Parts: sequence; structure tokens; C-alpha cells
Amino acid sequence: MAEQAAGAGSTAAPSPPPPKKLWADVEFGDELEALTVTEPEKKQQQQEEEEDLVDTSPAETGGSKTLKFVGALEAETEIKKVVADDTPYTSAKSFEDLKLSPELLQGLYSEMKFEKPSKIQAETLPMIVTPPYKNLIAQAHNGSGKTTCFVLGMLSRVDPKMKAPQALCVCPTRELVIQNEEVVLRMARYTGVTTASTANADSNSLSTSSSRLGKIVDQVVIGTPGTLKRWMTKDRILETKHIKILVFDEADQMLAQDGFQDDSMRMLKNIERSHVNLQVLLFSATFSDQVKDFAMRTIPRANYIFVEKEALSLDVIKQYKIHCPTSSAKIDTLKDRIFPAAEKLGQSIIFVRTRGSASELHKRLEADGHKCTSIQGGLTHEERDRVIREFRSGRTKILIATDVLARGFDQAQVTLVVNYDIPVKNTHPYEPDYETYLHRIGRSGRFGRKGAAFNLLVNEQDERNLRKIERHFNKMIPDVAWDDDNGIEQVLKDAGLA
DNA sequence: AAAAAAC
Repeated sequence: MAEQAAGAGSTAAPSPPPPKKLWADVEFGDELEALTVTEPEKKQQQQEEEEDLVDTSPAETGGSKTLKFVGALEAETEIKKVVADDTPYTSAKSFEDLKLSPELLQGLYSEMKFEKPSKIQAETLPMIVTPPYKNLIAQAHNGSGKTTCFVLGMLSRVDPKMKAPQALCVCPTRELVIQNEEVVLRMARYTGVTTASTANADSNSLSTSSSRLGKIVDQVVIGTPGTLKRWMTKDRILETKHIKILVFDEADQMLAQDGFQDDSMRMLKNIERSHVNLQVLLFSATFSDQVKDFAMRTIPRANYIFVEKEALSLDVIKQYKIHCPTSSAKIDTLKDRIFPAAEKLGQSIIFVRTRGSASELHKRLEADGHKCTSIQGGLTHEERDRVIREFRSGRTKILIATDVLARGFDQAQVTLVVNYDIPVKNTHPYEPDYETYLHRIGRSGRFGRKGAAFNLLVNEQDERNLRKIERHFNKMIPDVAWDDDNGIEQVLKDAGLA
């Protein structure tokens, strides 16, 4: 792709080029998030009243130690918002409320086609863009518009005239880096802000980034932890002294001990050394209690927004379990029952546990004449990019993936997720991985669209793990018979998909 | 006893 050939240095967009279609004809769901306002009028009024109450209430004293509880904004979704001090925030009813630059507003309206802030945007954006630019830990449902929150946060704070990195966004996968960079580039279209990303750098095989480039002059830098760390330390091409805002996307994974905690902490410390008031933003759909504790200790004096875990398993995604007597019944169920129904619907992602099973399942399905592709971390970057490009364009309907794609991947056409393997932690014995489960099924049903998820169970351990998942989210997951194709058709009809 | 990044 042309933009990759440009390398890590500059994907500059000073004057608006003719609208270029990214990812072929596929739109990012983000475009829709601000348009879909499902919130009933009454509820919104109620919310505004609560906000007003908060804003007019006498300021409490006591400094940063006393957290002020703002209250459940919306009883049904159990959102808990707490501000770290007495800064009054009013939720943004329009993007104009945020005092953004005209260029940025133009990007929001004419490029992104946004009309008004989504719910999470209305709540978090004032916290992000209002001085004194406090830290924020924010949890919001899958597909509710988190990306826009932190991208707008970064863009509203950088100075296009200063040719140095001022905003840094760290993501867990290459695919997410690319996706987020696309959003930044589109939103920044009229601002003159440029971006650098680790994905551009390492897909270019001409040379390594360090030998080819001088210091990065782009205002917004997006990347995966390993390369970013190298850019800061060994290569010394990423200057951190002007960075004002640091974003962790999929923050719970970035801070998890078995995730990227070490890299993230090192980067944070590295940047903080030269910053008195670095603004740190954490965004994710999930925060396990353990990671939540760690995040709140690590990012002190932060505003935060959390959602009860029960409220996260969205009812828009219909979930089912299918008991399969044997492993071969599992693959038959996939081929003979699920695929015929799925192919009519849109696109599907089949999640498996290991790299090996991803390519093995891919081979077996292909040998049986099923058109599909697979992606996992063992592929080369070029192969990964190609697979994603084909899926984005709609040329492939069925994508087999490891958890490389479990989080953040935003493709509106995905209507069906299959957990060919139930997500488990790497513990003795396997425990279900609740967060990964939620992220996986959240690849479907983006922005209030319909979606369905099938869990294939083959042994007692699978059964146990799914029961635990049901209990954890306090959600009954109904059965479908493995050998009854009418059953699956019927269920998809119930889900509003067939 | 995995996956993600990257050495």
C-alpha cells in the first residue's frame, strides 16, 4: 500500500487530498458510533439533571484523597463515574462544547461524518480536553466509541506547528496500531498533524527504522510496545520531552502482568522523567478487579469511569453454546451447520486457542472446499496485512484467528463470532479468560448492530469453563443441538440475523 | 501448558 511505502517518518496530510477510500469499501464502525444515539430522550434528561446537580453542588474540600462520587449516570448500565478533585465537568452535548479547533471540528463533521458525541464521548471528552488535563481511566462497552475519545484527546492537545512527538498511543497488536492510525489520519485531515507508526516502519523491509530515519517529527506516534521502547532507548529516534499525552489502548492488557506491564511501566517511567504533568489515558472495555487495582495505583489522581461486569455482556450479541460429542463433531458443526447459515449473513471470525490450530483448522476447512483465511502472530507482517486487507475488503467472509484479533478489531460486517476454543488463561488447570471472552464476542454486533456468538464445547472442561463464564457475567447462555441445522438457523433468526 | 511484541 502506498501509505506503507512512506515509512515510519511521515504520513503527512497538510492539505486535504481527495477523499481516499481506506480499507477498500469498508467503513470503520467508528463512523457510525456518533450517529447511533439509542439513548431514550427521558433517560438523557435524567442524566442531564444529575449532571447539573453535580455541577451546582458546593465544592467539597479535602484534596485528591477524597474522591467525589458523581453517581450512577444511568441506572441500567451501572456506570460509575468519579472525578479526582472538584473540577466540574459537564457532559458534552455537542462537539462544539469542547472548544476544539475549527480544523478538528471539520474533520469530525465532514471526514468522520459524526453528528454528536456518543455517550462515552460525551462523558469522557470534557475530562480529557479540559485543563488541567487530568489522567483518566475509562471503561466502556465494546464498540461504543472509545477510539474517538482518545484520538480526539490526542489531536486536541498537539500543536501542528511544533515538529516533534507530542502524543503517544500504545496498542497491543500491529492490527490495532494500523486501525488507530487510520482513525487519527482521517480525523486530523484538516489539521496538518502528521503521524508515525511502528507498523509502517517494520513492514518496510528496505532498512531498519534507525538507520533510515532521523528523529521522528510527527506530532502523533502510534505503536506496539516493543518497537516503541526501542525507538525511545536504543534507536533514540523517539524524543519524549514534548509528549503531553500518553494513551494506552486496551489498557487492561497493556498493564496486565501476563500482558505488557513491564514494557508499559518502563515507557511510562521513561516519559514521566521529563514531565511534571503528563496526561495518561487508559481505555478498555474490560478491567479485571486485579488490573483495575493496579491501574488506579499506577495512575494516581485519575478521573475514572467503570462499568459493572454484568452490564458489559451486551444483549445485542446473542450467545449460544453447542455441545459436540467429539472433536470431529466440532468441525462438522462448523462446516455443515454454522457455515451455511453464516455465509448468508455477513462475515465471521472463528477464534482458536493456538497458532497451530489456527493454521490447521484453516487447512482442513480449505481442503473441504471452504473459502477462508487465517491470521496469527506467527505469520509475517506482510501476510498479516494481506489477510486483514482481504477481510476488510470483504473478499473473504470467514477468518480464523488467534486472540491477536480478539480485541479492538473493528469491522462492521462481522455478524458472527465462533469460539471454536473457549478462551482460557494459561493456568493450572485452565481457567476461563473472562475478559478475552467479552472482547471476542464484541467483534460482532458493532455499534448496536445485530450479532451472534457460538461457543463449541467438546469436553467436561469446556462445559465447566462456560458455566463459569455464565456465572461471572450473570448471563444464561442457551443450548443449541449440534446435529440440528434447523436449530442453528432458528437461533440466528431469533438473533435477528437470518 | 497461550497469545500478544520483539529481542
